[in-house]
Amino acid sequence: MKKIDLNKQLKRTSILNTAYKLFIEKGVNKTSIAEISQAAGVAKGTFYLYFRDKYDIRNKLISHESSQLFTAAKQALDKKLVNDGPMPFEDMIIFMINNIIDELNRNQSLLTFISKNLSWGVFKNALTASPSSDDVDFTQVFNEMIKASDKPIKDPELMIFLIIELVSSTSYSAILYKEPVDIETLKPHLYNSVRSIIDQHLEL
Amino acid sequence: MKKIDLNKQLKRTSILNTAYKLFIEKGVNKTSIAEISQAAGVAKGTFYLYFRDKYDIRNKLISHESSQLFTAAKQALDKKLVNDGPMPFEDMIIFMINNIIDELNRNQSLLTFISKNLSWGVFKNALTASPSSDDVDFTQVFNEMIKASDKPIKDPELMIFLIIELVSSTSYSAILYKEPVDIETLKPHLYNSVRSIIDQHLEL
Amino acid sequence: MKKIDLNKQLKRTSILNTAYKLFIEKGVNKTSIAEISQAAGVAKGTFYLYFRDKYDIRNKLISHESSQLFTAAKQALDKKLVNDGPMPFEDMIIFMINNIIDELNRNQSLLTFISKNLSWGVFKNALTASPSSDDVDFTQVFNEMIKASDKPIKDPELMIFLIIELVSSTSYSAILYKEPVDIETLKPHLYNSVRSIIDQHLEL
Amino acid sequence: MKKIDLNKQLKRTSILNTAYKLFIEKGVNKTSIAEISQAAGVAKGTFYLYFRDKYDIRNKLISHESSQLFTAAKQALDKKLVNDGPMPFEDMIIFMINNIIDELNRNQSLLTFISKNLSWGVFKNALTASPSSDDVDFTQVFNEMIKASDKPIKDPELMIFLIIELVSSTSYSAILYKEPVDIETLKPHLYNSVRSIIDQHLEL
DNA sequence: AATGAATGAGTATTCATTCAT
DNA sequence: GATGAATGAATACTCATTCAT
Repeated sequence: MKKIDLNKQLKRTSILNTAYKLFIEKGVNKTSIAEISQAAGVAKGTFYLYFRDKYDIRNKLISHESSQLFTAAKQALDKKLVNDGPMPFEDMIIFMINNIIDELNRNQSLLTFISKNLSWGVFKNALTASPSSDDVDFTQVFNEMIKASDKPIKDPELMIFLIIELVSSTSYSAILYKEPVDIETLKPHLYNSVRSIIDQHLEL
Repeated sequence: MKKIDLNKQLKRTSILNTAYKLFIEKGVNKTSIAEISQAAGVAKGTFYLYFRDKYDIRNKLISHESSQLFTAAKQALDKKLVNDGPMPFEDMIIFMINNIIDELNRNQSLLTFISKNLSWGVFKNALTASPSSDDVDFTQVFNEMIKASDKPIKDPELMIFLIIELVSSTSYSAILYKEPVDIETLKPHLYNSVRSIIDQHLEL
Repeated sequence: MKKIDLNKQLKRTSILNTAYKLFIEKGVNKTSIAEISQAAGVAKGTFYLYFRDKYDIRNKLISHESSQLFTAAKQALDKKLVNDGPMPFEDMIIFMINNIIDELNRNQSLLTFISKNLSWGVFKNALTASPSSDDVDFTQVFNEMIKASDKPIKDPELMIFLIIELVSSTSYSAILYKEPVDIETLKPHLYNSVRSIIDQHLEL
Repeated sequence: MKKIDLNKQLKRTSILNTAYKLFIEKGVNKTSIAEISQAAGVAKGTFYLYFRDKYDIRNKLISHESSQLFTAAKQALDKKLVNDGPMPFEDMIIFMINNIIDELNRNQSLLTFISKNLSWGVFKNALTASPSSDDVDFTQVFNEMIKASDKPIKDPELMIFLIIELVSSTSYSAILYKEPVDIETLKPHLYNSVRSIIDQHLEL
């Protein structure tokens, strides 16, 4: 890579990191582009050389952070599989969900940031809109897990959709507001519900 | 009621109706208090005599409209029960959900307005924050339905929470964006999931 | 007039005067609304209560100042008529033009400001768009002069149009840039041309 | 010409043509140097190797296009003279004016572009500022026409100045806004005025 | 109770120009 | 000669909220 391209890459990364920090600290709306630029040590105009506007960079960050969350969960799962041997498909899903929920519980600013945006729309975007990025292709990961499972699954995309919406929308409320109960109290009910959604999609 | 109180009530209602119309037409953010006041035929200062700010009136409207939605669904259910005789608890829940989804599908502006706000937080608000309002107390309605059911239910509030979050968040995406499938395609999967969530909460 | 209305009138006038001063000093483009507001001692938002934008206030000023110019010229003419007795129609027109040119020569900032805007478009606007203003109705003034003249005139509006465009556009160049000659050198040629344009429109 | 000079010439011409196209399409103010450069296929910095700024290239284009307009009118006149034999000086002037007006009426974007800039200042510029250009020297053309005329003319430059300002400023308004009348209605009045301006300058 | 004039904080975006490579 | 990344100045406009009448 030429020196100038390397410089551009560094500058882009610096802006991304700075923006993430500010978004987490003060929220997207309360963060101005002027602040991001200044904190990143570039001129305001430079921001626009790399990103279209504040929402462009926000979406890129959400995709990236969601991807990180899934990647970490998948890695934890893989590690467990190596240690403990194979486990049923449902358990793998629950394991990953639990891993993600715990991380979000630890890092509630991140949850507020991705908030309800961790939904199907952003998911689809994360898959289709960033072929150039280093982010993982979730669909592929799930498809592999499904294939690896001995039990065939009907309408896997729909199943994932139902699970993601249920989990993200209930845990958002439980983690941030403890409404109607705190996340630990919610977990058993939630996981039971997830299990039964999976059960429905098992080909008999 | 004194004449002056009646006048105040009329003014309040006029502001509420005007705001609802504008929120549906242009969205909450694009509607200014100046617009609401002018369209309602009162001075800007007058708005503040009745509501704290735009979000105060928005929340009151969401509670009210959600309540309307539930009331209509409950009435349709009661009518059906009169005609067709008693039905299982699960079927009653599904019937109401279906009724609400159909209405939101017809009135997508309303869905956009209530949007993801039709969540537990607003629900609780709708119950606690409007003792003076004419809106129905959902909790009571559900409790009555549960009592009327022959089968006892564990953690009914949690069960309702799971169902509402699952239904609202998936049908939002399916109705407005047909993502990942359109609402009619989603329905059978969704209703199956709802049924299995209910099943889990039946005391054996 | 109520005290509050009087206050509004004063505020409006204050903004107008301040804007005029700044436009003359630094030009319209180099003057920001923030500057006008600050110099006029009102908040930025207040500006927008009285004027739509910078071009709104600019147009109002151009109309007003043009009107002043014509009014002063007409008054000078009336005074001369009282002293020296009646004069031919052509001489009256030339007298007014000369009066206006001399004033613009004295006040070149004003000429730069109205510049080539003292054209038919602004004229029509000055007539139609400010019925509420105190500005004179030029058309009426000219029509009266034409009626007062013993000689009937064909297509008076067109004649005035030709004269105004010729005079304004040539004297702009002559006064500000002495191009192709200075204004005093231009005058005899210009007035001869004006006379011959009038001659063409005399009904024989 | 060396090959490298030819390349430079091509690049310059490409920038000029691109800028003209964009100026006509979107206006000078709405066209940025970045756009011109990109559309011309050169780097932004390269623009500055050939032109001082946007107004430099604008002026060069106005001079060039005005020159084209006059050249075409002169050629049409010459052709007519060959076919129909000699004609009076006034008729030649009117013929050229008519030719130019018709062209501007057909190509109103060009009129908007040249707009009121087709004035004495740019004229003088066109003569003095582009000795290197291929554009015609208008003064010379007019001087030749005047010489060719049998009637001697007083102050020819002043006469041309009066005529150009009168014609350009009235036809601008008539063509673009049909104010106060459309161009065809204006023509007879305008041409009569031009004739009488010429008459005044004939040596008796 | 009602009014509505006044306030002024808050921010995205463009673009001419430079200069290191 | 050519490039194009970086700069940073410059500015309109909205709108929630207050408070004197």
